[in-house]
Amino acid sequence: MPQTGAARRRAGRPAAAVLDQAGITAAALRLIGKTGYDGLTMAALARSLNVAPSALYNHVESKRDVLLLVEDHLTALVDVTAFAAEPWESAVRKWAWSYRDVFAEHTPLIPVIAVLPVTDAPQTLAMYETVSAGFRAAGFPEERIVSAIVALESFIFGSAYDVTAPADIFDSGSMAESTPSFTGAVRSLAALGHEKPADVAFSLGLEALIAGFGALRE
Amino acid sequence: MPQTGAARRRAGRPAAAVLDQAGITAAALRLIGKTGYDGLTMAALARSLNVAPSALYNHVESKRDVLLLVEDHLTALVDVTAFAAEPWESAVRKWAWSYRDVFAEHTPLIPVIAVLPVTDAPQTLAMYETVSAGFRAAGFPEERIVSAIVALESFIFGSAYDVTAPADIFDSGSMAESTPSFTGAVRSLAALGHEKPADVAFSLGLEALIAGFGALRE
DNA sequence: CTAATAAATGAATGGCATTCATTTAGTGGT
DNA sequence: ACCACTAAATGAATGCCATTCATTTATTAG
Repeated sequence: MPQTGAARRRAGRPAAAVLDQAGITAAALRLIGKTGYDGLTMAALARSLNVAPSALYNHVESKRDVLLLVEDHLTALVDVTAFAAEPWESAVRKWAWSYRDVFAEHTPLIPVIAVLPVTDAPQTLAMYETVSAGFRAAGFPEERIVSAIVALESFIFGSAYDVTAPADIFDSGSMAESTPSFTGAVRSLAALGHEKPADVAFSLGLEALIAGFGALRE
Repeated sequence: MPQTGAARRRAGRPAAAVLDQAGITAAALRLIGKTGYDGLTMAALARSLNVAPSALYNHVESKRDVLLLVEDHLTALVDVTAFAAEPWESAVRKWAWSYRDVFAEHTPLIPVIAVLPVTDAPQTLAMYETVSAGFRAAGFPEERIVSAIVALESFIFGSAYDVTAPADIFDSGSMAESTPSFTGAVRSLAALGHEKPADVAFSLGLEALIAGFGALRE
C-alpha cells in the first residue's frame, strides 16, 4: 500500500516523469466532466494529478494552454467522415450537427476557439483540411470555400450556446402584455410540440445555409 | 478646490446618493472603452466612480449584474427602425449588420446574453418584439418566427467573434504542405481583395439565411 | 566526471469578487 | 418631536485564483 489519498512526493525531479500534455488533457477533461468549467482550476487540476500546481507550468505556459489542449482534443471528435463517402449536402449536415453537439457541452471554449490561430491546433487544422477538400470536390469555387466554412462555423458556435440556454429563456413574464407579437410567437412554438427548440432553430438555419451555399457550386 | 484626485468621503450615508444603476452602467461602458473587458473589475469600476468597491453592492448583486446592465444598454443601440419602414429582406439585413457590429466590440457579453432570460433585460425584450412583429407582418408563419430569429441570432453572435479574430488566424504555418486544400482556399480568398474576410463571410451567410427564410413566408 | 537541463516541491505574490461590521443620513409612524 | 427602520456609504477582512520563484533532485550531453 504505497499511498492513501495524497502520497507526498518528495521535492526534486522524480525518476519517471509524472506529467505530460496528454495526461494533463485527459485529467482536464475528466475534471470538466465532473465539476464543469467552473471547477477547472489549476489547483484542482494539479490535485487530480497528485501534483503541486506549479508542476503544471513545466508542461503548459498558462491555463489558456490547457484550454487549447482540450479544444484540439475535442475537435478530433467532430465527425468529418461523411465528406469522404456522401454527397456534399448530407456531409455538411452531419459535420455541422456533430460539431455543434461536441461544443454545446463545452461552450466556455468558444471564445478561445474563435480567436485561435489554426497553427496552434493541429487537429483543428486537420478538420478544416477535410472539410475544405469536401467543398472543393463538390464543385465549390475556391475563393468562397473559406467564407462558407467560416459562416457555417459562426452559426454552429452561436447555436452551441443556444443548446445550453434555460428552457424558460423566452418567458416574457410580466412584460407579456406589452410584447404581444413576441409572446404569441413563443406560445405557438411551444404549442408545436416536443422537439427541442434549439434543435428546431438549428435545423432551420442549417438547411437555409446548405441550400444557399449549395447554389454556389459550379 | 474641493478635491484633488480622490476626495475622501467620510464613512456613512452621504447626503445625496452617489451611485445608481444608470451611473454604474455609464461608468462601466466608459471603463470598457478605455481598458477593455479585462480592465472591467469591480475595484476599477468603483475607483472610476470615486467610491469604495463594496458600495457597488448596494446597487447590483454581482459583477454579472453589471454585465447585464451593459448588455441591455447596448441592445437598445441595435437598429430595428427598418422593420417599420422597409421590406422584410432589407429590414432583416440592416438589423443583423447592426446587431453584429454592436456586439463585435463586446464579445465577452455573448456568453452572458446567450443564456439570459429575456425577463431580466427589458431592452432586449423590446428588440425581440419589434423584430417578431416585422416577421409577422411580412407573412411569416407564427410558429417559425422564434426559431428563425434564434437561428439568425446564433449566426450573428458567432460572426461577432469572427470580427475580432486576428488577421493571420488561418495561416497554416509549417503545416501548409499537409493541408493543400485548405491552404489553397485561404490563399485564393486573400488574393480576392480588400474586403474584410469577416464581412465577406457574414454577408455570404446572412444572404443565405435571408433567402432561405424568405421562402417560408406565406 | 561534470555542466546543463528537466521536472518536481513549497512558499510566496498580487489580483480578484464578495462579505461584514460599522457609520451616517433620510423616512415613516406615533 | 422622537424613534425605529432602512438606505448608502466606508474600510477591513476572506478565500480563491493564476502565476512566479527559489530550491531540490534526477537525467542527459559533452
